[in-house]
Amino acid sequence: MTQRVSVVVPMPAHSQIGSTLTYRSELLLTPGTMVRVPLGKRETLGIVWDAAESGNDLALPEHQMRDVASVLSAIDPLGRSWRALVEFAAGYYQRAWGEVALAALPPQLRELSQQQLQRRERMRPALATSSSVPADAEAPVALSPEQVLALAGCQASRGPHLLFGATGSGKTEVYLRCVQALLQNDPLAQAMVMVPEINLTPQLQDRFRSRFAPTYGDDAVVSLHSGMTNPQRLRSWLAAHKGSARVVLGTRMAVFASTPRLRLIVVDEEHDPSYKQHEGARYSARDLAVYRGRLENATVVLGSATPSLESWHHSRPSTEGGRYRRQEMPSRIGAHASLPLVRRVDMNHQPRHAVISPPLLAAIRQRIAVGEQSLVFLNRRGYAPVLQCTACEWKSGCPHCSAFRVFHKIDRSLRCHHCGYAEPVPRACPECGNLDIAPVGRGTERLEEHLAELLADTRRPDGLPVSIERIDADSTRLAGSLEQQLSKVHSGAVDVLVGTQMIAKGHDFRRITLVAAVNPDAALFSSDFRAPERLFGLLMQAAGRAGRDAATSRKSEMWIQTFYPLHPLFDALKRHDYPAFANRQLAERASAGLPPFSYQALLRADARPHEAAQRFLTAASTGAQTQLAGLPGFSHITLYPAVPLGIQRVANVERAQMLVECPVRAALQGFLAAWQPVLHAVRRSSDGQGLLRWAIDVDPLLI
DNA sequence: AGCACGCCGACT
DNA sequence: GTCGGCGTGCTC
Repeated sequence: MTQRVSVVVPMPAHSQIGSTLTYRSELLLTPGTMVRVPLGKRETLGIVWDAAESGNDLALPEHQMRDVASVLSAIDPLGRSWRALVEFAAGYYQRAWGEVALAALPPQLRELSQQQLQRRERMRPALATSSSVPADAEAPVALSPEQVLALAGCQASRGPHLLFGATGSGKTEVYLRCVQALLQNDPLAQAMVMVPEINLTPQLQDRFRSRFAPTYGDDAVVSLHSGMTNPQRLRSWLAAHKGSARVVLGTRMAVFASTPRLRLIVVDEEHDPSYKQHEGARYSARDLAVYRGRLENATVVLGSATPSLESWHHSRPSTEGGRYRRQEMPSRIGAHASLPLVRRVDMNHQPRHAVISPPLLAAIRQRIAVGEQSLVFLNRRGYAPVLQCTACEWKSGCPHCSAFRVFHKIDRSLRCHHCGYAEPVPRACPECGNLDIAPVGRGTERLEEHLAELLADTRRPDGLPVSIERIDADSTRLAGSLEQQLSKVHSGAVDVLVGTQMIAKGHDFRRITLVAAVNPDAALFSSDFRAPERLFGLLMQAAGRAGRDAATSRKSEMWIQTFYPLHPLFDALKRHDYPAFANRQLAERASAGLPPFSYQALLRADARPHEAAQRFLTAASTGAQTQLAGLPGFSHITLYPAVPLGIQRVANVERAQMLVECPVRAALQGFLAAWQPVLHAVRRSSDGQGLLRWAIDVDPLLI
């Protein structure tokens, strides 16, 4: 008998089809089954969905339905909780089910025929590419008392737990023990471990492989991230889906992995903004991990030395309404592993225009003299952020973006960091012909040059001149160059390391005993209310880089050059007191009605004529107020005026956005769902003329 | 998103 | 006279 099946297909946000399409099938198909279905003139991969939940579409007249083309019977149906996760994510982030579902699958599944898949299935899952790790590489070490307590805490309940552990307190070992206990106690259980960035996965994978491969085999630990080739991703995905992979490591995309028996989810460095997806469905993998844990009865552990203020707030005592359990590990491990001394240099009392203040320079020289390394930290790459004509008003603007192009002295180019447009530096001012064009401000390139001048006559203990190395997105553009530079640092060949925030993440520099932030003040007064949070996290993390070696940590220092030495942020940093900083920030957020005390969404618009974006947003706002005023909870909604984006024009596309705020999450959700058809109507009206695209960003990080 | 249809400018 | 620009609309 011919059956009707509901199927989700890959179509973008609410292009009329929010949920499912109905097809005919000769076979009764279980929800979760992958199928190939005709869609317009093409054929696409779809997933059979629960008919009951997809509602209205079964009323479609029979003759308008088309037949399922084929069934991918080689792959087990996707589980019920996986589908529930997809539905939740699609609903919460205002996208179509099919868009989220199909984007969560490895790209190759969408391309391969069934025969190809069957062949792949039969293949013994070949060893993943990573270097083979000696089986006995990881000797289990004794846990510190704090680790024992934290581990027990994480195992006592499903959480979610916030593992609040200082840099170097041994959070990874706690994750490993959680996973180890799980794998031992339940022969089918799976664990998921997420890290923010691709470059952090190899070392994590080595650590987990060496711990678990001897017992559970090499296939037991798989990775999922966008740096893998499509066949590698498919192989890992299938191993997780079949349950043969016991540990799934990866970046934010891993949160959507199909795992039939997930019992533990770890989100390392949970505060990291990389967990937020910036295209398509703009989900937060950390928030989805928490949801998924509840859905599948899995323990959730969020770990950080500087948690997001949202997670910190959620982990307040349960008597005050906190929903997360806080597990604390304040101490660094090791005999002398004390925290570095934080020194603030008051730049008001230093020579004007000094980049490296005399006391900092003296301290760096002192380190060089005894053969120790320093790390100088500046969050701006290139030589100078802008070139300026000394005679007229000309500045090195980008012709396609409303931003300045950065001067890169190394190849004498002007490069736009937003659209990538690059040109050789003009010989003379393009406006007035003046030959004198001067760099304004400084980036890492210029800082490196400046330090080389300042340290020209300084000698290392071996009598050789000082060696300075710069590590930033420019110096590491070539594959393998980061590793090469890092090993150069580790070998001791480098005395002073100059770099952007990328060196603050995840690397241990055991010989570095001095870390200096040259110019961190901008974040103190940024219009982005999360800037102080990020700065504090970055500086804590950078400080944690110093002196992880027991022999040197006693004298390691973190220097802060600032015009605001008394700022509470630096005061808390000096005391390594994240709770003090967080509680103060939270009090400010509460009084300003900012997250986590309210919920936000952004309506973003890209357009070509400059006013089109603004016009669309304004029409969207009036549309909401005239048509949705009767919606329950509408009185809680605040619609702010549309504003141009920070960098208004990128690659000739004009951008604007509008903030929606609401203290009640459910009311915001209801509003956004109801707004959707209004937005479509505005798009089709004259107010939508010139609009290229629009998107809703729920819980945005950049405002 | 794809992939059509559809109506206006510079080329073999 | 066509090739092709991307605006608009649909996909069970």
